Amino acid sequence: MVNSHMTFAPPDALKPRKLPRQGRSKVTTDAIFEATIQVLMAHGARGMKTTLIAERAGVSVGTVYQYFPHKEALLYAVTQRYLEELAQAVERCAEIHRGEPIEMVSDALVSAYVNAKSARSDVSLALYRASGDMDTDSLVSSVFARLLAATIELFSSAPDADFDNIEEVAFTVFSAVAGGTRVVFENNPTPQMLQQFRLRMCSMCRAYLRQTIRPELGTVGA
Amino acid sequence: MVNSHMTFAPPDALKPRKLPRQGRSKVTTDAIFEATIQVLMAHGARGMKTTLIAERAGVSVGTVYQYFPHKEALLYAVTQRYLEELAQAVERCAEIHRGEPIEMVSDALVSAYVNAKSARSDVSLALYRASGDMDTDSLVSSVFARLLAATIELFSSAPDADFDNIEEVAFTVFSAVAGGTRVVFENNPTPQMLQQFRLRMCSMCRAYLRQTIRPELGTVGA
DNA sequence: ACCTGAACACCGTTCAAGT
DNA sequence: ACCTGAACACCGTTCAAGT
Repeated sequence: MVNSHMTFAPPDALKPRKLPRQGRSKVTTDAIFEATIQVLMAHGARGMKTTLIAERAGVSVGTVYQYFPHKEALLYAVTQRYLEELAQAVERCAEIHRGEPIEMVSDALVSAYVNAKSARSDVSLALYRASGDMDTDSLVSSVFARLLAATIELFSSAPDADFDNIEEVAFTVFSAVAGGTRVVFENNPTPQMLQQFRLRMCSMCRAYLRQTIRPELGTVGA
Repeated sequence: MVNSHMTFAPPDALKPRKLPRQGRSKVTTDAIFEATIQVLMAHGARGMKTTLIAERAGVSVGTVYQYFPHKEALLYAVTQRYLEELAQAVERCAEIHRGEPIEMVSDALVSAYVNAKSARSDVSLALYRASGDMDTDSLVSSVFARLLAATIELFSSAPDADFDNIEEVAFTVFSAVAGGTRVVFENNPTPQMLQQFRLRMCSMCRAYLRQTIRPELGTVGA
């Protein structure tokens, strides 16, 4: 295994056609990739024509189809890279805060998620908008599962928390965070709104967790 | 004004072409409408071809275009009716529970929302999936605004709660509920999962609200 | 090995003709 | 007044030909 993270396997139909290792073709795929994001953000999922992408990338349509089997695969690739970054940001956060008290851990998780989305908020919005358009389902669910697992692991590492049903609790918290963030993005938020939302969400998750933990039987020394 | 609720004004481009009052054409629009839902659920947004809809409705493509200017308008109409029902369910709940203590009001709101979605969960899922595909943005935001307003009104009617910033609190709660519900639907939930989620969400919102209210200065009698 | 772009196919939309 | 469906237009995709 080369990577520390198993990358989710794309359905065959959505895989890029060539993974170019040599010379100019690497430049070409990068250009196509970048052009896809640009066109997506400028024209939306519906206005994302292959000819526009080719034009913006400075190649012909035919070239696009040498590297990607169809339009969906372009969106898929962009989404994949984007979600991978998101997942890694959250997982990094989980590693760092492992073993801290539950309320700190909760804040860290919420902040990591909201901040990762906010950092590339234009792309976030464009992808949220496009998400119905394609078979991103598998991608989204696998990242969801991965981040849910990280959340469970993180919560159970907290020394001051013990849950009756940690899977469900983590699911509820993470759904509220991920879904709430999506809703916020759909309302064209200013950076301030995002920050306010992040703080409120921290507070909400903390309140829920505080109330939900089965209090430990005193400290270790007792 | 005929209706008690102002129906959100659709952008001209998305309005149906005829609002048929006479005879068979009413039957026809209903058939087209129903066919749209069926095809949407069976084939997804991407597989929703106008010919399929016409076939399923038992008319020709031309007829479809006499009543709807284009495909998007079909989805728009279906979404509109669906969201109108959702909005009314939540607003009805708000009326009923007006003036109750904040925690009851919170539970009622969460339950009304999740239950309304669950009641037509197949349609909910199909529309969530389709939502990127079209200009539903205006529709969704106007319903969001409407339900946010209902939430604010409801929360401020609670006798035992007084918020520093009720708009923000209501926004946070409602985002978590609406967004979390969406996430749950994207994970192909069983009815049990939906119920569990509803309960957890109730508990989460309650915990947040309880912590967030500025406690009143004792009871009235004191 | 990589690129081109005219040609093809599919499907949304129209409109002249029917009842 | 309402419906039909062949024709048109637009765009995703291919493939024979170029370097």
